[in-house]
Amino acid sequence: MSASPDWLFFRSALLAWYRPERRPMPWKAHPDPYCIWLSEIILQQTRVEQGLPYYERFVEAYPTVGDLAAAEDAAVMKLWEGLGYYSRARNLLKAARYVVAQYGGEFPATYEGLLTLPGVGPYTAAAIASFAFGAQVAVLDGNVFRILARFANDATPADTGPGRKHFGALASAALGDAAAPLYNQAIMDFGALVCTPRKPACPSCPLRTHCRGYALATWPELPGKTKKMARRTRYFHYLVITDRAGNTIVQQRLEKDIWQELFQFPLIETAQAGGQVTDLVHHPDWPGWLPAGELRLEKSSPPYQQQLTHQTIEAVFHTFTWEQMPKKISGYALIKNKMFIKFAFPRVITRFLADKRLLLDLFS
DNA sequence: AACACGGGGGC
DNA sequence: GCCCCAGTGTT
Repeated sequence: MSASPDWLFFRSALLAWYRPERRPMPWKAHPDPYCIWLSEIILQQTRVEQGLPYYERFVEAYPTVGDLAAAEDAAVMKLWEGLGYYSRARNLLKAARYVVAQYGGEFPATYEGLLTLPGVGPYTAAAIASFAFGAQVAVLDGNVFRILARFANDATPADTGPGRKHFGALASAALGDAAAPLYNQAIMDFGALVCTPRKPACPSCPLRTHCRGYALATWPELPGKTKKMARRTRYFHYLVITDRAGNTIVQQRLEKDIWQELFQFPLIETAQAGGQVTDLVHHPDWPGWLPAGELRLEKSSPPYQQQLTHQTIEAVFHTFTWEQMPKKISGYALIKNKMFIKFAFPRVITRFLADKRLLLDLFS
């Protein structure tokens, strides 16, 4: 049985490294719970460089939790467009309204209280509690799992219940009596800049002398994992139907599936790739109100692909003209070209629209 | 416990 | 291609 890792060395060296290397973040300047919370939700499973512009736009549009609580759902979804994991946006709004309704606009100041907010789990509650309220709790995220697993040469999978608990104990031991707000920032910056998932900067690492994963050369296999995910491919046929006046039919995705609350064109999902457009008419997904005989196919796009975590989406866009389009279609919206800016679409659709716009510009 | 949920970047 | 990222909610 080997002695436990030298956690005193760990936190001392980490904090010594952090002082000169710290990354400036807009929300580090003032420990405002609203800004901390907003930034933490945005950064869930998201790189800092990707999330930063969204953070800036949200703070600008909604400077306080009251402003956010009063916002329209669609406006928040639009501001979140392109960032992914859209349940975060829905829960963001829910939580803002909850904070206003239940707590008079003041965020709960404890880990347990924060945990009651939709979209706030163990990581985010610990982050807000320490950053905004100075609570002595250690955060547990992907960086922390990786760093601790390597430093202690511990292959326990972190993606299980017991694994989380195990690393929770290590994280508390590592934190010790260090100042939690500073320490938590330090360990996450360290994971982003030094102890990176691949090609970590071991030669210049200040923890190298006591790192068991480095000494035993086991670090490439750490942290341990159990998860394996199967991917499936889904084939989407989008019907881009436009009338002579330039109205296009769109609908909101409300079913329990990917991209909830985002907008799209009428969709037919097929089990296989390819197939003739004329076959789509006989597909069960074909909208009953849509008279195939009155549509004129202009063109079918090449397949647009989008990778999701567990799915590959292959989307073809079939552009139609429908001269006698009704003024209203129940369950759908008819929107003009310039109104597309108001609706949030999944990436695969905004990419198609960008290409389409380019073509229009070329020919106009 | 296992799975679903986006999108981008690194190699 | 595959992996991972300042994880959470549902089943």
